[in-house]
Amino acid sequence: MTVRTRIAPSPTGDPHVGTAYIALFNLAFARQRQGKFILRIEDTDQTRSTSESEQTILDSLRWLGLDWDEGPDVGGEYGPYRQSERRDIYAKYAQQLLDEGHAFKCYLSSEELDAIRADRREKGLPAAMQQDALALSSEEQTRREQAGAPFVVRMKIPEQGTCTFDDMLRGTIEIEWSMIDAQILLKSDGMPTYHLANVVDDHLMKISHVLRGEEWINSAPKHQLLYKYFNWDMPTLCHMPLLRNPDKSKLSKRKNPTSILYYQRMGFLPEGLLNYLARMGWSMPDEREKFSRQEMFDNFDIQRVSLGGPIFDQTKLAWLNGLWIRENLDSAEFAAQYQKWALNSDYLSQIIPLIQSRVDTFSDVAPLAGFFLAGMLDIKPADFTHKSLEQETIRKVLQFSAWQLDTHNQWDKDSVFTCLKTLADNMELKIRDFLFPLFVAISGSSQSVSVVDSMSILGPDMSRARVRHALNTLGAPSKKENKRWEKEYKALQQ
RNA sequence: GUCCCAUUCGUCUAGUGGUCUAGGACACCGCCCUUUCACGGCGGUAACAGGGGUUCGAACCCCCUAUGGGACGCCA
Repeated sequence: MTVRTRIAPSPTGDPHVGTAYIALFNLAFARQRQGKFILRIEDTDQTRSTSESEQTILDSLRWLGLDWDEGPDVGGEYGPYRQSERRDIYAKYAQQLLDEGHAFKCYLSSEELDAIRADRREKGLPAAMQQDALALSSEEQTRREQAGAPFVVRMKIPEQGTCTFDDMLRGTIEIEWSMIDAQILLKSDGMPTYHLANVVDDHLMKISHVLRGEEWINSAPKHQLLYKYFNWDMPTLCHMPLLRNPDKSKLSKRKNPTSILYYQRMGFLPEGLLNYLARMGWSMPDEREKFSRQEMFDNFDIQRVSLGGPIFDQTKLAWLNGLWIRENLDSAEFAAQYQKWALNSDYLSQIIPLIQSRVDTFSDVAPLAGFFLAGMLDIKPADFTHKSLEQETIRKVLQFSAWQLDTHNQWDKDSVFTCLKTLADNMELKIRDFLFPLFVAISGSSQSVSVVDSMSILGPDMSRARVRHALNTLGAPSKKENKRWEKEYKALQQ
């Protein structure tokens, strides 16, 4: 048997703990059944993936101790990753569906689609648009065809009846075909969407089991239908619960640090983080909390996955990681690991240029740069006292910056600065005053090395977490305040 | 809005019809250890979402309601 994980490179390049979570369960499942685990990176949308962010994801997974038998950078039976013929492969299968009448060319523009969607919404029709809803008059269809207008290839969906499929954990799931839309298979640029690529790849790679996140349940009918159209066997499906924020929504960087890089920077042991991830929705038969990767594999049983979406709890993660630090490291190993974490030359070489001009002795270094080696800072409301800025303004700067940074995807020094400068200008604050609260939030002091440099070194999740932490220290906005601020913030964006 | 999935202490979970006056872990509280703090040890507070069935018997099976989440893109 063969299982696979597909990974979407994020626009930010941040490897998400949710990705590692799914990968872990795929790997455990494969190991327990002496099967093969294949890792694939989803790259059909060229705009979002860069090889750099892919590499970061792969490195993070390896750091966590997740390995794979065949993967994107390995090649294997299906050939090397991202070979130029990939595009042709999908085009060929799409053409086959077209020839057999299972798919059709759709010439609708996105404006036309929006109009149809709006219209259906008004009439209270299901959001899913099928071939009939998308059809042009035959003259118009021919006209655009002859004009060589851009088109996409969409799959045809049965007009009535119910789709039934099985999930290893949830049993049989039924979804009305009328709820499924005529999914785009090939985009107008000729690249496949996930749905086509997924089915074709999995078939060619002889995937027998697919463990993926719960958010895919609603797409399963499309996939099943494609397998049927191609007359291929469908892999067994298993949908894992989604990791959640403390407020129970799907785990997201706005509310919780999600990047594996953050947990590295926080100084978690890979064994600790992996162990914690394994405890999300899964338990050992003897209920022990602490176990290694291998112990998990030896005892793995997919049926022990519980379906309620688990909340990612930083406190318990820290406790579990503490167990690993205290019980599995002797002094020498602790020293070696700590040195590797804090005093490695990669990290140090980023920091030294910032501090060298500011110190007289080495003993000045730790007080000045200690915040690079810390997690959440011990700050007090009094630290934010400023000669001219009011409390309210300071809190607002922090909140607005948090919002601004949430949507900011690039994290080099210059783009972070531009991002903040724009906000400062919009708020009609001098950048010098504007930056003050951020200095305290990020470095714990208003007299410190460049805050923008610091943020770019600490990374997006750590920076965001510290800004949020500072805001909480000062008092998070009340509901009413939040509403007013949101309005104000939106107005600034215009 | 429509559909899908879920629902045991605040949180992670054990539990698959009788052994459940529901067990463990984190967090919290108390005590012990200790020149402090932590670690460690011991103890405590705390949950089957609600309502109907089925059954001799239901946390467990079925239905309804509620709540939460997810999906509804030329993203994955």
